[in-house]
Amino acid sequence: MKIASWNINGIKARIEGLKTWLDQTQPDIACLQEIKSIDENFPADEIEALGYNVAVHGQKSFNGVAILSKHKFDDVIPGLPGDKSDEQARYLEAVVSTKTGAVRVASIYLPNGNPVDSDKYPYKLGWMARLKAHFADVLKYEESFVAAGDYNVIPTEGDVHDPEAWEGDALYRPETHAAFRSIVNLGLTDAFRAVNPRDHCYTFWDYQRGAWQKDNGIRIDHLLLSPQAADRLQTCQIDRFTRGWEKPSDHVPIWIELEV
DNA sequence: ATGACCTGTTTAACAGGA
Repeated sequence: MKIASWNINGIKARIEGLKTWLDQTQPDIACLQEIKSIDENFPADEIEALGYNVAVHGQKSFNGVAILSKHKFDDVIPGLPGDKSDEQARYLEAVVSTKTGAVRVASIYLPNGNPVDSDKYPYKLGWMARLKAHFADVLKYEESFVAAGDYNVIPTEGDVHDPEAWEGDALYRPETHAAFRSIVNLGLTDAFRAVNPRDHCYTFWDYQRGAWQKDNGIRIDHLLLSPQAADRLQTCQIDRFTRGWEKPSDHVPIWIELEV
């Protein structure tokens, strides 16, 4: 069972690339972030025509997440619990049933947090605390759970081309690292790290300053796995090739294969 | 040249991104 995550940076700008990628790589489930669209404008018909069920948690102009699944949804839960005043669409969870049981999947767009001296950084840390609390609840189900998305966290110095350039950035600050570690230390597995010890494998390259051409990237898109999902992990790979396409997203897909 | 961004929206400059 193939489960992917991709920050597409705008569904309207990326629909053709998304359809090409779905057709070529055939994920069973694809978690999308930054769709930048309200639910009504999401091109569900075009994606359903490729054999997917579509769940959307959108927002006008910014943020927005979606889950595409070849399996039908048993449950769809929009929004991260813990703060009813939070209107940013950054979390969508769904349960699908397969021959080997239920799989719970989350599509996550964790706040960027820059600039760190604004209210955006405390919002990021607060959001991470809510995410941790929710993961702790979900882990009690003891089911295969895949928390996939753009975490806006560079986990270690091996996940960035130029660590010094990121000192003090919201993606790389000690407080960010501590919050991310405490989430992983609930008992989750960073799928890419579990199967690939190599450093300098990236999922994002800035549009500016020739970052892609110089391989000046960062690894910020992650799939965190419950123990039950980690037991089934067979591979985790990054679809770098989409970054070289016409009109690319600045992120590329990352995906896992779970043993059926 | 040692470098040059992209997306969405109140369609013209901005806000937001990472």
